[in-house]
Amino acid sequence: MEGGRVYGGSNISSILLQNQRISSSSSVDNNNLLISSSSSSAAAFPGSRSMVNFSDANGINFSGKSFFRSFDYEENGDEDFDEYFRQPEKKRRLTVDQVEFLERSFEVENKLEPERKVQLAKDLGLQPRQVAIWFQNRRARWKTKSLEKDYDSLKVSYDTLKINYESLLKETEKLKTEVLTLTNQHFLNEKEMDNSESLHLIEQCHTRTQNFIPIEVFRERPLDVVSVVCKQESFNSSNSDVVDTDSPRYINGLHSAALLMEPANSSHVFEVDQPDLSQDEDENFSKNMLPAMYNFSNPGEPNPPANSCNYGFLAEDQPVWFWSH
DNA sequence: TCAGTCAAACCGTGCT
DNA sequence: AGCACGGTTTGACTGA
Repeated sequence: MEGGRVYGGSNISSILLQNQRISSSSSVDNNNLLISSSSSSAAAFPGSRSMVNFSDANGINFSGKSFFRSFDYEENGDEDFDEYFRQPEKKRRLTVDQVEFLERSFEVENKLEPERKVQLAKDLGLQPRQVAIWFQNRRARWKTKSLEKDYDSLKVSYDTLKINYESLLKETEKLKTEVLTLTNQHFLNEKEMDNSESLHLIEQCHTRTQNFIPIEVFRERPLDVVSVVCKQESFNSSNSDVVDTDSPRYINGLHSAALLMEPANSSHVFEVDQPDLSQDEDENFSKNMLPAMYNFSNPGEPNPPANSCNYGFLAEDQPVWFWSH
């Protein structure tokens, strides 16, 4: 029905019928028109300002209360009373008692069989269609509330899972850091054990450096030298295990000494800007591996012996030597 | 029967 | 107290 809808239709006849009942309700006998005398509902709505209440009247004047919520019989005379029922039908709410009764019935069974509908309508003094519509609306609104409940429940579950996930993420990071620290410690221990061997190798290197040319360009970025050294290692060996401490060229945690002694005509020495190794990879490598091996200023880490790391020619004051032609 | 919608009834709030 | 206003509830209807 469009705007300005008048609530009539099939219902208007019921209202008119009820009006007639009101008109003739000066007799107690008419109670049975609205509520079955055998029904418990008559007692269920004592004092209610409803259609049901109408039948609960003491038989004289509907207990002095209006039949409909918006109509006050005491404030309106008989003329207004008649005029009220001549007005186009307005929507009227069910009384609290009627709704309670319907709610209880709905809790028992939210579907409405025809017999039950008729019985309820009889008990409540409503049209069967009104009862059907009430159940229909009730089911729809129950579904809405149920969906809202489900949503809230799922949201709580989601939030809990999210918190757990973030907690696990932090734990993972913490464990990774721990692994890195332990690896560093492992390298330092290995380094101390190899000190004697590396001293011997360095002495050998010095005896071969008579034809070397000092190149100081790497003084600015000693880490790059380390990077070159390590890349050289992976290039020269199919075994790219950088931390292979069993390798004969592994010296003090460095693979460097022998590589740095490589002849200057080697095309591998100046591959700092090699395109096959991105800056990111370089950085990651430096972060993940090199600092662990060479960053001895790391707080909490013991400083290496003075005669250990310098053997790799990485100290700033030490030139890097290459083979010359 | 259900989803969507309308509109009356109701309720809370702020203003005069 | 009375009024206006906005938001919510709820009875009723329509079309699928």
